[in-house]
Amino acid sequence: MSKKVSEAVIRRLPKYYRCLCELEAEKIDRVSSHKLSQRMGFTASQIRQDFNCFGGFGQQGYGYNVTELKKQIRSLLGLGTSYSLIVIGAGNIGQALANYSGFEREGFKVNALFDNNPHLANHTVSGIKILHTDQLEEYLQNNLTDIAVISVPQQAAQEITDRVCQAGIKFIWNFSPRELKVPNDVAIENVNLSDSLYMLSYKIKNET
Amino acid sequence: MSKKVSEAVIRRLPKYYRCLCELEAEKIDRVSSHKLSQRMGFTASQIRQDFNCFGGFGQQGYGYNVTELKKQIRSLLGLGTSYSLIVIGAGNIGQALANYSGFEREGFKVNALFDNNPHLANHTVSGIKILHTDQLEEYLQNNLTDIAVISVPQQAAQEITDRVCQAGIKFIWNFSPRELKVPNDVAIENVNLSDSLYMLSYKIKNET
DNA sequence: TAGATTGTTAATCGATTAACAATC
DNA sequence: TAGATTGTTAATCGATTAACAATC
Repeated sequence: MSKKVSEAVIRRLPKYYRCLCELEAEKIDRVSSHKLSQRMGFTASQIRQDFNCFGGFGQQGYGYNVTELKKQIRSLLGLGTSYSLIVIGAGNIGQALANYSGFEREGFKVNALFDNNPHLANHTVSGIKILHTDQLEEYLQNNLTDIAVISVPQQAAQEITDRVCQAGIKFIWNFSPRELKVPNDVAIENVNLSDSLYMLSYKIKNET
Repeated sequence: MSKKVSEAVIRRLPKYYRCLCELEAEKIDRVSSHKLSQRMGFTASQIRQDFNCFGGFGQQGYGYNVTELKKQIRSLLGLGTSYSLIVIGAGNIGQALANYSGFEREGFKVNALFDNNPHLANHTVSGIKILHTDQLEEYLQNNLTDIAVISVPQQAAQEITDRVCQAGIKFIWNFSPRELKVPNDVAIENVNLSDSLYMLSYKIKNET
């Protein structure tokens, strides 16, 4: 944790984690950087460099213990704790996120949905109640919340972001295609479906 | 198009495109790399380098014409054509994608949904009919399809991928957290929500 | 011990930034 | 023309890969 680890390395951590989960499921209990390399398509050298950003998890002549390494990476990623989320915008994506039980299994719990459509207010989606967006500040005052998910239409995205930041939210998972402006101490993770689709269309144009 | 353009550059194209759309909406008709730099947070130097991968779009002493540049990037991205999609897996994410009209506006049209839940078969989601997954091959034989969207549960993802590749699909938009194996001539664009969420949890752990 | 494989340093490669001549 | 800003070459920075001594 001392010297800053590059974004590129961190982006690979979830992939390592996933691969180690698979290895564990296959009852493989040790693995070398070379075997991981074959499986994941990174070079063995890169894999060893990556792990050594965080300290030596392996043993010379042996490799890595799958369960141990998985546990380490899991902890690096901050999994194993539980996080409380709210989802703002109960449209298709918002509801999909609220419905998705896979996240809850890893400790990410959606505690409330917000929407400014009065017809949705007081309905529930898989047991999570939908509140009117007007109640956002009041809710956040009374309920400790780690992550705000922004799944409102893009015109509303910045305003909602300002409001949650104002209310003290420090982490945002943004599904709107806008680049959001936030105070320095707020971290954003963007999921930009348009960008992703445009990349695909670039490939279609340039690989055919 | 001659010398290979790096992935990093291509990933920025959609951002340029979006920014130029905004500038156009604000009725700004010219822009310098320096002004773009302030707006987007890339260096002016990088912006000029990026554009020059594709040829000179600017004019010395003047800058770039917003409408012209937007048109160029739009065309680089392969937008303005229309693409036909199918979505396999009519769960939350699948339905969200089928419902989302924003993509259709840019030429991406979902023509069918597939699911292996017999209760969903023959229902429609915003006018798109849901077919049983058994009919996948038959459908693809009779309907020219550019992109297959994989939004099935992860255990089914590889099998479905094999089937669509077998049926001749060359482009896949993958929403399952698995790394999919595909033939060399098939391109995949991954949207990995778990990875994205894990990144956020990494930030929570390491920035607090 | 001998073989295997790490941790780590050094070399390479590629991407970003800086600088500036060309030119509108 | 003078000022502005590009296109492009050169310098820098960072990330990936290669190499190998340390050691299990």
